[in-house]
Amino acid sequence: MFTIGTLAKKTGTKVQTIRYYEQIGLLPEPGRSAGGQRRYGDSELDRLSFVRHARQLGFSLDAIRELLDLSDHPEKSCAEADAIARRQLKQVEQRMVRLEALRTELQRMVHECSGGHTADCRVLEVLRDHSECLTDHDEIGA
Amino acid sequence: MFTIGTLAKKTGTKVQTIRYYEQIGLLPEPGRSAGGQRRYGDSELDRLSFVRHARQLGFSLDAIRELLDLSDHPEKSCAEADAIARRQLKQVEQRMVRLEALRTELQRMVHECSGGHTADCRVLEVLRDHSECLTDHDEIGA
DNA sequence: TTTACACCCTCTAGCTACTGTAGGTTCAAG
DNA sequence: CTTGAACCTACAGTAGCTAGAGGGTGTAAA
Repeated sequence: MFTIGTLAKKTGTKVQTIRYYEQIGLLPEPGRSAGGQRRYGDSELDRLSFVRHARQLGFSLDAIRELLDLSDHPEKSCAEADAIARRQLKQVEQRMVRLEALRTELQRMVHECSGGHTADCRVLEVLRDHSECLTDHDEIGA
Repeated sequence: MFTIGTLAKKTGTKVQTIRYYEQIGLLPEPGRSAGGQRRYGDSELDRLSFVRHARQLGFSLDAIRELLDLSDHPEKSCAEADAIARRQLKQVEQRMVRLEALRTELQRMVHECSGGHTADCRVLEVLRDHSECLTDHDEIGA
């Protein structure tokens, strides 16, 4: 049995984040000490590690909720978990394509900057004149 | 002179977003009709286009504020705008490196999925066992 | 002129995934 | 028994919008 601070350290999570996960129902309510402080065991540690790992892979909290649910029911089909992972992979690949295009345009801006006054700044010029933009940005915010 | 809806269409922005930009001081308060509706001209159109293009390149609203300020003062040095763009480029490159690693791990998860029951699901297994993780994810949320 | 209807207005709340703060309590060591 | 770190709840704030309620405006046709 350990405290929330210990669990935080073991998983590389902030204490508030753990309480937040509990609040939104991602982690179960743990036992408490006589004085009302949270006490955790290894099962909570495992569950939180799972959550953190999935977050690091970019899964949304909703996706993680689904994955946890699947993990709790070993008799269910694997197909759903697979679908979630594939969806995530697709998203990552799409983001990479977008970032690739952004990088190209930013490189162009930066490389062509003459270093004079802003009146002649290539960076600002490119931003001002959208027609020079080679890429299709349908979405915003990589 | 055109309405906010027209400006929205011309720039591919939502009406609410335009009002939001005005609220946070990114766009100046425009003139109004007798009845109190916003009326825009070409200068506002240019400014909003600039903002949108910069957003599409992933610049934060704060960075855009700086860029707009530089754009408004043609006598200032280009160096600052250049620095902002370089910072942005660096961020994009870092994100790409991270996404590359995530993609590899997700591909590994998905490719090794046998398609049986969740008890044997490779996806869940990988998430459960963090020690199999080859990459260093210091940050969360691509 | 009236009426219909799309569009506009302000204000407020909600979204994701946390993070930070205030003001107070508990725990373990010395 | 006292000290100080760590804990508690509750609420506010972050970025960058987005959605809704409840009402007013503008224009074109009947």
